[in-house]
Amino acid sequence: MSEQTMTIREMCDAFDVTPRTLRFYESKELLFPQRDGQKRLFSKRDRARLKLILRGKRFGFSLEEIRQLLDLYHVGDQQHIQLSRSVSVGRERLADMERRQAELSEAIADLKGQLGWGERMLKATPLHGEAAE
Amino acid sequence: MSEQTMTIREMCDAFDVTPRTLRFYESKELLFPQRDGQKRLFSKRDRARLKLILRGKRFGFSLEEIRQLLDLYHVGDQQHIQLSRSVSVGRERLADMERRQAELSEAIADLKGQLGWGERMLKATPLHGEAAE
DNA sequence: CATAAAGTTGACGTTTACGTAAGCTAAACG
DNA sequence: CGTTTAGCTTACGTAAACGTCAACTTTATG
Repeated sequence: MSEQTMTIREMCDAFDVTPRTLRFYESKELLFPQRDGQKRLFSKRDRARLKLILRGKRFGFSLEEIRQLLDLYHVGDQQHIQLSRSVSVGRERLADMERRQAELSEAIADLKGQLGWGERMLKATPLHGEAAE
Repeated sequence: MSEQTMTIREMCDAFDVTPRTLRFYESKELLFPQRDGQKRLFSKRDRARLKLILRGKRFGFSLEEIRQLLDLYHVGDQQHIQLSRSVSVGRERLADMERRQAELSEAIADLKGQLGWGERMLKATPLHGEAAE
């Protein structure tokens, strides 16, 4: 029944990370690959976790923040997790993300405005790329 | 006519950063405070830039990425900036941010789902905080 | 069986974004 | 005029997140 487990290299290719990264995440208790002798075997669960880790990273969360969130997504992976704590951590992250979303919309609007200005300047000046007054 | 310039401490209080941070940003050419003898004086423009810097940081952009974007917002601050380059850098950042926005919406939806599940589990179990099967 | 391929464990190196401490200067105050 | 107070420069220290390298083991292969 050993199914759907992947070697470290397959993981690296699938997620575009290095072996070092995967071992580092394991050392930080973000992933828990099983062992076949020496070698690591990554399960479907590990892949789900890695996907969340990489997503969290793109949002600028630290690995430690991500680790706490993973406890919410995978309650029971470790025995001693307090669900209520995971939920409250999750609520804080959600609030974070919603704030970010609002700020991001504002920033996007700003940037669009600036770009519009820049593009109009480019069209208006005969010498593309030169500084404008 | 020297108006609206702020000392380093006023800046720190206004933006909740340390003097070290402002000097560091200057050393990286993100800010260009004038000098009154030794002392730095931060203009309205510096404050606008700092605001953008801090915003960019919250989105996880590196200071170098932010510096390039600032060139778009303040074309002409330096003499040698290519507007067309600034615009194209800006377009890339905008694309980044829009991708982030989409992914963020997805992540928020996911997290809400997980939170809903967690909260239902909490209500259903008599012993709050215990792990559920 | 020799060796190449894939994986493993240390352990030290690197970059980013500042923190922190030492020692100097200049204005302001009693 | 001595001394806080605010600011300055220079320089070393630090945490996070890996990169890189050395040395070893295990598995596959001609």
